[in-house]
Amino acid sequence: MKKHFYITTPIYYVNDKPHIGHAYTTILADVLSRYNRQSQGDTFFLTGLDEHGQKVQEAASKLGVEPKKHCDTMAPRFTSLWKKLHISNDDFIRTTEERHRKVVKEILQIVMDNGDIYEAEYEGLYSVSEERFITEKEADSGAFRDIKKLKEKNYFFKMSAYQEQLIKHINSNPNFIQPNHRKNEILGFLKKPLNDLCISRPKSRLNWGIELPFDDKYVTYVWFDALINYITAAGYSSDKNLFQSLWPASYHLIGKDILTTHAVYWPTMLMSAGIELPKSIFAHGWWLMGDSKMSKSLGNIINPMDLIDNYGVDPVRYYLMREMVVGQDANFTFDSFMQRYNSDLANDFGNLLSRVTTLIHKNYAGEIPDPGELSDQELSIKSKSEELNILVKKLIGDMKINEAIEEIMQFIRNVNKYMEKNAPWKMVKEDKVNAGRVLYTAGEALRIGAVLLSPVMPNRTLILLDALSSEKYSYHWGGLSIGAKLKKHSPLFPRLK
RNA sequence: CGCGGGGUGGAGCAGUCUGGUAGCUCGUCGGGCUCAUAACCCGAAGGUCGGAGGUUCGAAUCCUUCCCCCGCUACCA
Repeated sequence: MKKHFYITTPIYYVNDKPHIGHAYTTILADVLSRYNRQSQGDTFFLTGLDEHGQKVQEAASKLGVEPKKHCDTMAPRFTSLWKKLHISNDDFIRTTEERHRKVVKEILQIVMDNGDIYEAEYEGLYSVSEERFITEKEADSGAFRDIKKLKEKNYFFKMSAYQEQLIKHINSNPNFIQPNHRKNEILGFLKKPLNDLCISRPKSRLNWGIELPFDDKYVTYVWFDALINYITAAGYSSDKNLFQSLWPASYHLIGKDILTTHAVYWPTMLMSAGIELPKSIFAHGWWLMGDSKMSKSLGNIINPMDLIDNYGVDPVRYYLMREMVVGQDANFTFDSFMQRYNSDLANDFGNLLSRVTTLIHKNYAGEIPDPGELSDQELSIKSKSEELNILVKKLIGDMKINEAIEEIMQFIRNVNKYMEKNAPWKMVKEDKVNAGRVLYTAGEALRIGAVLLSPVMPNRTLILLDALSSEKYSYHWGGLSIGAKLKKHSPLFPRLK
């Protein structure tokens, strides 16, 4: 069976307020999914929600509602945002769903039967007011009162038993953890002896979770529960064919903050359960909000979500994809957003469409002219477009989304140069045939650029392709139909002031 | 010696893994064009790639060392 391109985002914590980080990861997964769907075919894109744990229980009890009900009211904040951002996920998983509960219990039982789970006393610092264990760092921060040492009987997963195997796997699969510096970080982490993982919580203090199959007085630790979503949705134990075509996942996209859970907890869990490991765990960086220290006092905090309402989804998607080098941190500022929008989208890209269509309307009755025989200039653009295809494919495969976008924009800028050089607005007065060739070529190059950009900006590129009455999916030369009537359009990306 | 990231023309940022005339966008200055969203095109100024040393025919890139900024150390995109 042919393997799918299977990509996941983390499942977001339902109690969180959706922010730019959630949006970024999900858009990145969406862009990769759309690109793969368009160029290779079978693709499966999963996102979802993590709905168990202490914070949900607390929030629900504060509101005096059942935790599940609380989740149900919180979930749409994410699902509606994904809709707004035109996220094309194939499945949406919530950890409270029965299909997931079932798989978590199965995995726990398998791991138990393998002898990788044992009972022991857990000892740690416990905050009475917060009703949870806290880390030493948290205790030192002074933010918690009523801290005491507490012992509690719990179940532990023998993570340490898989330490050597994990190190070996990382070393023999260079793409398992990306980018490279994250891999080094994990290898460094694994130099020290690994602790076993406490995977249970006594119901006496937390009951909002998945009950352990072998002890009904405990629920499962959220991370052990949450990570399993990646195989639940892939059809583990419910749909053998689906699972075979999807697993192992091509990419788990994550933020750098949850690297340890994904690169250590998750693979050791899979090893114990006898399931293949994902092909790649890719950690991206953070969006920093400009000069974050000053922002509150200056009152210059920008809610990126507002940008969507004010400027449209596609420009925001474009900005996020263009501005971040995947794997590194990036700065989010309103100024750089405006600059990107105006220079790339309005001046170079949108404006080129207007140039071409206006000339065709004025001189060819709005019908795409016949290019006739291509000269060297046009052949060069044509071959550049083919090279661009190959290059973009490689760059996206290497997760260099920003470079891929930049290459496409360079191509577009070259078309503007080509227009300038040939000046069809002048040429048309004496030589309508040659001017037609220039306009066809510019239009066709623009079309290919739009198709290549469509995973990033699915809506505006569609408007463009529709305005050109053209082939909407082909990356190859010749998608404009001679004689096709152009449709009216307003400026694709109106310039911002 | 806890671990990691960063320090590239005025601004923002690629390039460093796989050494070979320092690249992109914006800004500035001068010019062109007038089809287009005052957009587009051409040209110019501006960098000893944090400092020092080393390897090499050749280093932003590899090695050593020092300085500065920022995260992380197992709650959290």
